[in-house]
Amino acid sequence: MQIYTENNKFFDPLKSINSGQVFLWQKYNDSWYGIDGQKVLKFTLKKQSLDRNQNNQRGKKWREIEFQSYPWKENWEKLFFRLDDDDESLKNTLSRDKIINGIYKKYEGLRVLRQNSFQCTITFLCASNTNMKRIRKMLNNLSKKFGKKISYDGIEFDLFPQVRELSNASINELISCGLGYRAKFVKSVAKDIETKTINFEDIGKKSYELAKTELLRLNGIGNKTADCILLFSFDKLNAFPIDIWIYRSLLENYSWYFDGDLNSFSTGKMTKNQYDAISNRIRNYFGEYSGYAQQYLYYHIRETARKAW
DNA sequence: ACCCAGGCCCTTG
DNA sequence: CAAGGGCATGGG
Repeated sequence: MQIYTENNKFFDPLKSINSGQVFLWQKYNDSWYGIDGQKVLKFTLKKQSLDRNQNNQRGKKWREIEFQSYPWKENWEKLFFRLDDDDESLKNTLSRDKIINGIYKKYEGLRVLRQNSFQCTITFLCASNTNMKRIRKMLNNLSKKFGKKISYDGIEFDLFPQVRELSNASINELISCGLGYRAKFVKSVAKDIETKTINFEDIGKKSYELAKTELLRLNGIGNKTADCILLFSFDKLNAFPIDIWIYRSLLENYSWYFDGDLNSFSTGKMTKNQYDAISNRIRNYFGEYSGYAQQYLYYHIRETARKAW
């Protein structure tokens, strides 16, 4: 058991785990538990410690958090919540843009997460052309059906399925989890990882461009899904996933920057070239922390649209 | 009934 | 190249 006190470095774990990045977190009593691959991550907020300088809105800012996990992993939170990022540099880079700067202040503490890469891959394969609620449902079903069961704090958890457990699954079993047409993609991608058609060990070491080229070879992984995987599990902070909501946000906030080049996606479709063109321009604008910019834009537009997480 | 949801693949022109 | 249709499923 630990209490987190490092340099008063502020972050907001609740926003971070409820921002469309991870879907297998649940609250029991005063603690949050999340499945990350073959681990159960746990944190507990200590209610008595509130910030003394700000207006003390109860529940807004916490000074003490306990982190635990099963199996035990020392300081897992530093990796998972990316507390190793250079927040000064991040803040300075993002604040060059007035719009992002405002949104950053509004949701400060929201972090890009560093997830288990296989779970992240399956998550965003399942996320195509559907909604948050069903993504969560699909992943829960997969874990229940194929994942190892463990007991922790007297609670039963289903770990996320391992590669082999999904590559060996039948299409019908996967469909029974509610995956629909995604079932065949999940199986074939798991197979490709198992047989090292793609080498997941090396992919994090490659550049953003090369790693993305590798991912795009796999059936079911397109531009947007690849960018999510690279940003959320392979340390590519310059990735900028563009889905329908981010596209709307760009239209709303940055049409001046694109000078009329954003008009081709109103139907919800975009060709690879169009995606690449938009991606390259916006990543050139936001720079090495483009992924954080994306996450803040995403959080903001979903909040203002009052969409559920 | 229809449209939309953190898209992608395949065929055709 | 782009344009368009199809794809499973569930909620509004």
